[in-house]
Amino acid sequence: MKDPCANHSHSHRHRLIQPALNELTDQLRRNARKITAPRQAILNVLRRHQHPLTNREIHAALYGFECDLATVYRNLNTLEDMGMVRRFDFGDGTARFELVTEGDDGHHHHLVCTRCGSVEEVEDCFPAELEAELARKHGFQQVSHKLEFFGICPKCQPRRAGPSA
Amino acid sequence: MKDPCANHSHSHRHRLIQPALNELTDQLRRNARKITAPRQAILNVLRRHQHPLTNREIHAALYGFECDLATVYRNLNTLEDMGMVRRFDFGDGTARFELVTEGDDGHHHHLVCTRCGSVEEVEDCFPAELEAELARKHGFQQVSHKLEFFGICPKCQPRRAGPSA
DNA sequence: ATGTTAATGCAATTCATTTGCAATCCAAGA
DNA sequence: TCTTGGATTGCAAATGAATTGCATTAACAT
Repeated sequence: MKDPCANHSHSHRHRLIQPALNELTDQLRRNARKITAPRQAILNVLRRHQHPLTNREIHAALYGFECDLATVYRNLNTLEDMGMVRRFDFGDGTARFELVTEGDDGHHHHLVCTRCGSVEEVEDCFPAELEAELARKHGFQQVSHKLEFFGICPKCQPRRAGPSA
Repeated sequence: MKDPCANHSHSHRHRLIQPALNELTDQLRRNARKITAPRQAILNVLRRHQHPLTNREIHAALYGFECDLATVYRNLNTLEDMGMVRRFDFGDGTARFELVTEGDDGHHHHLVCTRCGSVEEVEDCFPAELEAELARKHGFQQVSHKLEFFGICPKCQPRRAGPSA
């Protein structure tokens, strides 16, 4: 994938609600975390873009506010630890994050276009029964999985010249 | 996961056959690739360890032969391009590779212990029908997926002190 | 108001992976 | 067998994501 975020034609059928900022800061407070300016700015970016973002993208999207890129990295790790954010791995060596909205554990997958990098959220998931059976068969506990799909999106498909990058 | 390769208690129920070295070199020849000493040494390592190995591990396992780590990296990329090797991503920032034996496209998944890093091969896979349906629904073509499972292996499970690292 | 402690900025570091380039080796043809 | 061009290698340097040490700053509980 060339630029995983050049194309932002995502389908957001799910989790359309932008959690209010104060709900988020409340969550921070409950975890004895300080409500700092970088933190709020980062959360605002995540609130607006409900779609996997890299640390660098989040940093670049901080509107009217600057903070160090290292601060973004540190915050996303913290937010992940707190369960406020979920980390995704599209296999290109760069982590991506999405805000976890309340009531939703954030577990879902993506369909990534290997040509233009556009990302769609996927409703399907590896069947829980199969996972349970697998855990039993291998004697593993607390089994989870990482699953992402890759393919060529409609726009990038050959056949009478569509956009392809 | 601390050391993804400390524990080598893998189950190799599948693909037990070690492809002969000359079969492999033939494959290279067919692709107009040169049969170099590093190449053969690398293939020998992969032949013996039918289980995901990092570039560094492969490099370290070169028996009675040394070549540059960069050469290992370059060769695994080449072998992947040729389809002789398959790349796996356990999400720890280090690629792993397995030899693709003939007749087998190498498509399978793993169950990785998040405590000791032991790896088991998994027979189950995301149902093809679901994938096809997903492709159709989203209008994507050539849809593939990456799927890995994580959990705590029997040895590392709490309950009356087992090994845990 | 103020002290404790988390959080930040900045620079340096780590680690996987890639790359430029000159030297070398393989394999095919003379 | 000798020659030779292009693939391959070694080595060192570069890249890029992510982390970290440390001194400074800012939150917030009391």
